[in-house]
Amino acid sequence: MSPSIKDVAAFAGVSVGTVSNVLNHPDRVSPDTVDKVRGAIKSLGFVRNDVARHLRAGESRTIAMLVMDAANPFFTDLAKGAEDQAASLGLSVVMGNTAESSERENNYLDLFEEQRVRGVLISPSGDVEERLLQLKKFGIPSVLVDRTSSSGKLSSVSVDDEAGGRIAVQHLIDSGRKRIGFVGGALDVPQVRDRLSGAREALAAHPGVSLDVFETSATTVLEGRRVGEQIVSLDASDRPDALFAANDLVAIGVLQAFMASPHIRVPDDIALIGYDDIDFSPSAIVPLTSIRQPSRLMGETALDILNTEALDSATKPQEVVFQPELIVRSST
Amino acid sequence: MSPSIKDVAAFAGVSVGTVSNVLNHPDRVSPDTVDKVRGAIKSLGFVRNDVARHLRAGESRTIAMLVMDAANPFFTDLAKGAEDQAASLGLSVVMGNTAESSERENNYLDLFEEQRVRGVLISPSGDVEERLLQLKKFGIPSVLVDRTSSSGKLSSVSVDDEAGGRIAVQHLIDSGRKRIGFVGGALDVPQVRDRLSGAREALAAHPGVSLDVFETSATTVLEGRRVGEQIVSLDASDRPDALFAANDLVAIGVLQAFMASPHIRVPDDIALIGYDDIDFSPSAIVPLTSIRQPSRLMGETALDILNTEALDSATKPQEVVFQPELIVRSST
DNA sequence: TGACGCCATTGAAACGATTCAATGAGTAAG
DNA sequence: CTTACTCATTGAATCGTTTCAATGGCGTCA
Repeated sequence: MSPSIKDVAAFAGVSVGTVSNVLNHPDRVSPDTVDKVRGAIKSLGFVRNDVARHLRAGESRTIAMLVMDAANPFFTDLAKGAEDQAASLGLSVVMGNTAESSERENNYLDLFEEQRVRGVLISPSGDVEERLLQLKKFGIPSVLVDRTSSSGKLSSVSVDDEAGGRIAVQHLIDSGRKRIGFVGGALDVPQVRDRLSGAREALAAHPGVSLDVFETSATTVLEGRRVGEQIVSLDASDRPDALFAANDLVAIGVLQAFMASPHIRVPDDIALIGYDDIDFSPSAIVPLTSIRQPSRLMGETALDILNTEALDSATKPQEVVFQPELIVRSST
Repeated sequence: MSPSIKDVAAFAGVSVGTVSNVLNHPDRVSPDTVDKVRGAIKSLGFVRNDVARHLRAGESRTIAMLVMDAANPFFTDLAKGAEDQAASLGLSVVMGNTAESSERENNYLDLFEEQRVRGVLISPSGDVEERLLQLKKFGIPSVLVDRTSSSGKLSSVSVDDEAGGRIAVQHLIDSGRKRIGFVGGALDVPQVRDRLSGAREALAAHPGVSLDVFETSATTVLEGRRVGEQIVSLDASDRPDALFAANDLVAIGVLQAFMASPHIRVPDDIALIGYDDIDFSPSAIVPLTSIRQPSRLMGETALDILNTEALDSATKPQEVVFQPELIVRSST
């Protein structure tokens, strides 16, 4: 359909090898031949077929990125960091959304393996280390994002989620709260689990403070609202006086439920702290206290590490851990 | 590095043609050969090389999607609709973010043409119709999203932005506002332009009402906040009494600026209406009146049309226009 | 027993690029 | 005039699949 290098060669009256040289090593070709070939390329509207090039070269310029929730601004920020860095290296990024389903995650990994991508950036939903190690054996490196490698054999860029959970709950305790609720899930998602266990650590030193867990099926606005409504319907004496949400989306959902009820004021009746500090949090109906993660920087760093491993598969796994930061606003 | 169909053939003691047949037409191969080959595939960990397959087949299973702003939830919703539909057709979607730059847009189109993608879903930043028509000539169809084709030669899925602008401003006029401000930009972005011209239409029948334009360089929270601060710094008598923001991100930015100032109450002093009705709008500090677009449905529809054209390049361009819907909340 | 058809299997060609050893023209030196 | 050498250009091999005409083995039927 579209012209090939052969058509260009015929049109310019040279061999295919020469056309390829004009494309890749113009210095090896005489100036007037270069002109002739460039003219032919223009008149035919020839565009290099990257599929054939990639097949022959055996190396791809596409990075795959797999995230748990593409609607979560934290991940779009991460992706933006990775994309910018990729663009500056002449690479491109394709995104897949696993929606926290390990089935979709596996399907995407199958696809990326078939496509022989240069590498995979992944914020895993399920337990995929085994699979990723096997990919590495076949020449496709990967970097875990927002999570560490349990085997230590894979590179990772993450934030200390336990510290984040600890800081969040410590902040609630410091402001005098006694009955704390944790909202988030599913509880087997490592990020959620770590934030919760950090929360429990903070509790350890304060015997008078309790922690209830309100599990959600996913970390979304909708699930947050559902749990918020559930808390609204509790007897006032049974309600927590502070909530730590696994991320800002959940916190915003909770907030929506509370706003619809006249009985609960934030932070007076219930304080609320989120996680991620997304762009919308400062302008929420009650500006949201949150735990900030350096999302763009994480994306850039992850892409750099991945590219290093793609260039030299013998490099040792790196583990970069960023520290989270407490951002206090009106909700606490 | 990873085993090829040849290795599998050697391991199983059959020819490459047979292995390929096991992969693609198992019915043509005797049951015990199938077993033998499947066994070899398992033991070697063979994974089909999609690059070679694509080169030979000449057709790709990857759809490219190009959006103006990947951080805008309207576009992530659109993308989600398209991805879901793609997944059900066995296709995959790769995303590119043009950040409203026609240079990045062109770079991405170059890349996608080199990659011979199956088709392009695009919410254009610059003037790309010519380019897209040329792509079509070479066998890569495209569907415009959130914008109509000026030549009528390309399919599109859009919302009537002029109607949206008209409805928004009509609503402001109906609630008694006289000095309306439009916040958005750049003004040469078609969506922005159409919303503005719809706004002007609504004005036509109401001679007592004025419209000022506050141009932004992009439709982002940050730019909205910048203009919001500019309005805060105006003399009270020079301020508009209502604002129509080109989208919800801009509206939220404006809101952030107003919240930081004690003099301006929304909607008492200034009413505010946005566009897109993103997930965060109901829980903004002042729940935001907005114009809703059926984003997921648009994504699904666009992907369907694109796939139809990919299967038969002779199909006539379709133009689907959805109607926007006014969602009234406290900000007006 | 020989001819025929059926089916599973084979092996080579093709997709579109890159690479590299071989070719050939032109120049400089002896 | 011959030899040696440079430099541009050529054309075939290659990457990993799919496809398709050709092959070969086997059973059926006359």
